[in-house]
Amino acid sequence: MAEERKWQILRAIIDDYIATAEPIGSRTIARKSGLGISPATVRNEMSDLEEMGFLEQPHTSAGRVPSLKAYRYYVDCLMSPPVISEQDIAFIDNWYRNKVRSLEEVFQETAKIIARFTRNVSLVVSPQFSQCRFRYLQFLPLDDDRAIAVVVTDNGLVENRIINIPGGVDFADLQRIAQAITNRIAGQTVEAINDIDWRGLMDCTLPGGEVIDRAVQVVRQTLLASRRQKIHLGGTTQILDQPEFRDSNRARNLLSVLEEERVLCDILDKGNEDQGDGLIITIGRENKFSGIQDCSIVQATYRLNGQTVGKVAVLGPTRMEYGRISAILGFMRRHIDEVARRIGQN
Amino acid sequence: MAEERKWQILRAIIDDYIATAEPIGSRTIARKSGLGISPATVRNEMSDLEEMGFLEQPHTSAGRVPSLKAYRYYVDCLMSPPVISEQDIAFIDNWYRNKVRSLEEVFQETAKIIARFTRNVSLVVSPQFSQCRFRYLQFLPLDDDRAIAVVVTDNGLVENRIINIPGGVDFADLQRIAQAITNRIAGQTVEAINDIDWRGLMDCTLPGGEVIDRAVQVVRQTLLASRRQKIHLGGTTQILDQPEFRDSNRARNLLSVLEEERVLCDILDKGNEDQGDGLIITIGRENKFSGIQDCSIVQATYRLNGQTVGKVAVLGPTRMEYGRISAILGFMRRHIDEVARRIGQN
DNA sequence: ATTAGCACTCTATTTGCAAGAGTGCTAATA
DNA sequence: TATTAGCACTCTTGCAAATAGAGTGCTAAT
Repeated sequence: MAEERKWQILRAIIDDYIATAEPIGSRTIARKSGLGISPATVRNEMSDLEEMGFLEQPHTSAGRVPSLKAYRYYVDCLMSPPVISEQDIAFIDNWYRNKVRSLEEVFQETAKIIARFTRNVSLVVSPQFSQCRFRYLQFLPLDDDRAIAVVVTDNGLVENRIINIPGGVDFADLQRIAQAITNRIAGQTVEAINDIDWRGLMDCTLPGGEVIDRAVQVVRQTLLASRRQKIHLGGTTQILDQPEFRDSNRARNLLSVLEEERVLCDILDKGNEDQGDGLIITIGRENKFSGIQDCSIVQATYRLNGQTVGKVAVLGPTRMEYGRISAILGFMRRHIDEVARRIGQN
Repeated sequence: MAEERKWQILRAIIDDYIATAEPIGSRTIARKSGLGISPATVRNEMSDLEEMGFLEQPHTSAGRVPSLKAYRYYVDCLMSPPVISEQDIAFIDNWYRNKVRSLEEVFQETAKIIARFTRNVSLVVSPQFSQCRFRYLQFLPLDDDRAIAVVVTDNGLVENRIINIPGGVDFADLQRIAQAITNRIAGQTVEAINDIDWRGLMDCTLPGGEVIDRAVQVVRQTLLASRRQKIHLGGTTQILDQPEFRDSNRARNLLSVLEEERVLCDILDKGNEDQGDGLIITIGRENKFSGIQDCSIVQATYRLNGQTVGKVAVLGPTRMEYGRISAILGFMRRHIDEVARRIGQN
């Protein structure tokens, strides 16, 4: 029982700190915990908790603040189980219903919703097609000296680029070039395509050498683009309202991290080694990336078409509402596939 | 002559204030102006300038600070003519040479360069094709129940979208639908297309009604997207280094303005009524949009293919290096077309 | 085991004071 | 007449001491 009470007090402290961002004193907890306990008793328990490494004192006469270890214990054992209210669900559903027109927009809007509900920075990583293969190349007419090269991959990604047609090549030639390229490399990945020798592609000699070069380049870029994941951010401005970012240095630090897409990818990948399912919570210095070591990250993976996966995540000060945020991300990860399907397009 | 000296002093004050962000006293000017004049004389002149509305005193015993009117006079008559050094030109040229692969990237990189050179926020508005017309629609095969709709506009914009093929429609039907739609509306703008009655499009009845709906929707969206201008931002983080944004409220204010693309468009459009050519400088409260009334904007228009136009702009505190910034934007506006051409694509 | 009481510690705020920077004015100067 | 030196005055900034407040730790009583 004595043990049990300690955790109740710890929870009360963390809950309060999450809400107020101020160090908590024994009086406050004695009042708010609802345990019918005097401040002196709370002080004793707090002293124990500090010795156990769960609490820290900014200075002797301030209240106490949860340590990393406390947050960890909190999310693992203490916090009330993540639930999301019917009301929130209804709001989210309604939000999507009118707004979404393309897959890109699903991600963008999801980022906005998460940011809005969590009051932190949200990150939505669009899925990464780890192996994508070339399906076909086709040219469409544009004008006398330009054509549109359209590349289609087997995961349904389509990209186009305008290319110049050199003199002496007519549209029929282009069609044959497209056919020849397609025949040669359909089903190949980027790596394979990089190694191919294009000489002797056509059975007859054409003056269209540079068209081939350019077309192959478009093909390659499409495949590369397809496997690159893109990160959609939300709430980057509102995060500055959080008291921990009053200090403009910290604010700038965070913002410059958010500006670097590659860094963000690394940060999120790091937490991924764990399970591929469920939520991963990384707290404070558990994260190895400088610049956000006083921040926590909650991330979850989602599926699209039951197969390819991306991530939704929230980044904010360690003092974040882990429960609420987990609930929202948990809902989103289950929901996002359905929303994507609803726009009749993958 | 007396007049002439006043302006020299005013210029010295503004130059110094732009460099230091601190109110300037008479001693400083007496030393730096190079006029061989005592502080007392400068004080008299400054007193005059204040009465004329060019200077302001934060408080009695501080130095003085340029007013909006002073900045206006400075950019109109006082500042040294904008020049950009050979060195800078070389740097910029070299920057582009390797980086740029697509038109989108030209804008993105341009924003980065401008931000880097001016140490302020840069804005690059991609061109707005005010009237764009539908050229043709084509379907490409994807799999049994999906196809790719490709729309081409007469300004060379290409967009694609995946659509579902309802049962009972085969690919040949799709081709005929595309042909019919193209015949019906080639050369039309969005407005015209919105008014068209699509019933009776096909001479025979097809079960592909929803395909037509969806295809028309894609056409419409393409035309709309083509005329929508997109804004590329640069330097949004580094601007926080400027002393005027130490105050985190101001910083947040600015950042939330920058987050709203539509607001930015409005802000830039406002200054556009003037000439279509050359540089437009909007100083402080000359700008009517709240949230950036202590900022100035320098903007210039550029041409692409000698016809469609977009904008490059710099946004920062009123205390900005108008001369340098004008020079850089002036160079960019002349340069951007050439860079775009260099990637062999419009 | 709990709690009331009290001395102690540390921060944050206020107050007063001196230094510094800059001005405005007046009288002397070229 | 324009310029300048000199000086009193004002206002900010920085610093130190004093004060109030919040919270703790310990002891003794319950």
